[in-house]
Amino acid sequence: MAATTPTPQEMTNRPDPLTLEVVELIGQVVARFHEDYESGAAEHALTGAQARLLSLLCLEPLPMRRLAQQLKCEPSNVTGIVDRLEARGLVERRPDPADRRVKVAAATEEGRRVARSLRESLRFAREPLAGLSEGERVALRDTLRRMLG
Amino acid sequence: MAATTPTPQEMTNRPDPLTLEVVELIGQVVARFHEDYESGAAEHALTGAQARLLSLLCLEPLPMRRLAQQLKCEPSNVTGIVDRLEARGLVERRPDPADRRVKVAAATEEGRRVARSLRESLRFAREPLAGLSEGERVALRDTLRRMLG
DNA sequence: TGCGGATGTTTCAGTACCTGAAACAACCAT
DNA sequence: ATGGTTGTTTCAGGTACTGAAACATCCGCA
Repeated sequence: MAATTPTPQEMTNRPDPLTLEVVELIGQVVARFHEDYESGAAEHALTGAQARLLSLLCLEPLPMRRLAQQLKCEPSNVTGIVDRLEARGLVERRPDPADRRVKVAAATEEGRRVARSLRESLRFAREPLAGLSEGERVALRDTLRRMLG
Repeated sequence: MAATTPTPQEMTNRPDPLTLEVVELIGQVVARFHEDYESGAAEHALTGAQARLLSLLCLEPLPMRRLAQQLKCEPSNVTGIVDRLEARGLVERRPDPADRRVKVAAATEEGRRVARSLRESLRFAREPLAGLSEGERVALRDTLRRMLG
């Protein structure tokens, strides 16, 4: 209730124009990033969900359960996405020798090739960032790190 | 300048670790923003698409066609989303007096109430941004403006 | 005035995504 | 060995999305 130090409740009620504008701008960045990502995926005849899953598997093979955790969705959902990628030969299911319940999904050679091409076609890495100086990119990196930390 | 300023072609072929890290961080921000937005919408029993459309209509009523353009999807898709919002009394269709082909979608009083509550529940405006000083927020704002400009 | 092309909306078929519940197999502690 | 737990899949149900086709309306032009 103090007049000078804003409590979390006051933060909630007081919009603060600067913060609002930053949120608005972040919203635009998010929209643009997504647009780019989806259209990049579409060029490879992949949906966004398929592209995300395939990218994950390119780092390392993962059991279905872990995939669901990383993608923040239900395991039953992952089944379908892997099904479709497997039907196209981009991903394969392997039995886990240590636990026969587990199926480990892994990117095939072809899957890794597609994922690499997809990664390189991400325009967002070039166009909007290209206009920033090295110093600005460093500052942006540090700010984003703190926001996420 | 030729030796120090990379051309667009060079940017394309040379990954540049700093840029890569910034892209990676932006990806994380995007993921977190989306997560927040979706869960905020879910608290009001809305899907992300419904929340976006409702927020748009809170600024001003729009014909179905314009909605599709703003949401970057097909008009036939908008029909369904508005149908579901209309069934819940958050949106209504009005005839356009100037053109009888057009149906203008508008948020109802209840729809505006829900949208306001949704906007205020966006945690992303508070948590990650709260850790930044005013100066950092200004710098971030300017950088984002240039990226999007 | 009437005709024909363009435009706005909806309907429909088809696909993908996503959830929650239920089935099933395999694990593991007692 | 039994029973509870865990990993995956199947299924039903709902939303999102596209592209084509239907339909009404608008508008330019003869």
